[in-house]
Amino acid sequence: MPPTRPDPSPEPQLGELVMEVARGLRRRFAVTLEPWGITPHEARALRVVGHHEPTRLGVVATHLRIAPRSVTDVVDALEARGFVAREPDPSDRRATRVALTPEGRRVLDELDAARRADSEDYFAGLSDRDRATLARVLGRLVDDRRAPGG
Amino acid sequence: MPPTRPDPSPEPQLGELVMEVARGLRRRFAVTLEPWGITPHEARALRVVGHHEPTRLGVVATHLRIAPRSVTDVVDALEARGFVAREPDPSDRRATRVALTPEGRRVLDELDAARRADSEDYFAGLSDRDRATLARVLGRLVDDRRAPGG
DNA sequence: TATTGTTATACTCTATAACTATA
DNA sequence: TATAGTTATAGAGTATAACAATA
Repeated sequence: MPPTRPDPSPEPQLGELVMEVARGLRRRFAVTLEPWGITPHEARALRVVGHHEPTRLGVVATHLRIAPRSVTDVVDALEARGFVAREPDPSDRRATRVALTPEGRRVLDELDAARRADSEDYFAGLSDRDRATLARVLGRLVDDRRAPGG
Repeated sequence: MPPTRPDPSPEPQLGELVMEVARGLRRRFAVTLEPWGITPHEARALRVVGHHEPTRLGVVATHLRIAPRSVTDVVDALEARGFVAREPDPSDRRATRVALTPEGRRVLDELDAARRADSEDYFAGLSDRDRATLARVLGRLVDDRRAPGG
């Protein structure tokens, strides 16, 4: 019997490959995150908050590209863990800002290091040149989606 | 207001980029699939069945890299739509095989064409060379995960 | 005893719609 | 009227554990 490679199609498409690699990364990162009791989604939200604090929830939604409703949930989870705190926006009483707590900052730093190590391990088999190409090409795709035709 | 690019980190990592691109692809593919009333996950399972039929459910699980429990669900969904059919495996009465129905074959062909067009559109901005590199590098990562160290 | 697939259950990630409080 | 965020609800995609039938 052949070694059952993942093979949804005889000639795999770029899109499939990207999604397959993403699944592998997500699985791996979820395991890495277990000691912190945090999910990849939550870790990503924590990172967004950390790099933009203090930030309105709507801005977090934009950076995460998720619905406002989903931001409520993930910020609830982070706040329950004591990693972030909501505070009223002084300039608009409808708005809410989030900022890291000291604990959140500490955890974010640990998480960044763990993620970095994880990523380096995952992509260890690639040459520097391949990695650079990958970063350039993927970065361009992300930007294209953000500003299509611009 | 600034153009709010997605920016979970000041120096985005390869892993993040891959996952971000995968999210964009998934969103787009989900929209493309709407006329067929099928999800990306189901379409992928249909494709696996189509390229390996008749196949045991366990083999489908391996190709899809999901738990046996999850195969039951997705095959249930495809069977309810009349795209696949379960049949007993003559050589092992514990096992179940799945195969496409004629309708499933027809839909799979349409889906393959739609996916192809979608993918080509999504990656249209890249040079042939960048696409080739992407395919090579990602394909290698997929294989590495399958046979780590081998 | 080990394997195939199912039932039961639950978690993660995401969305739409209706609502509240402000602006 | 429009915006910021919430409550309510739902669906997609995945997992573990216990089990039944068979090997």
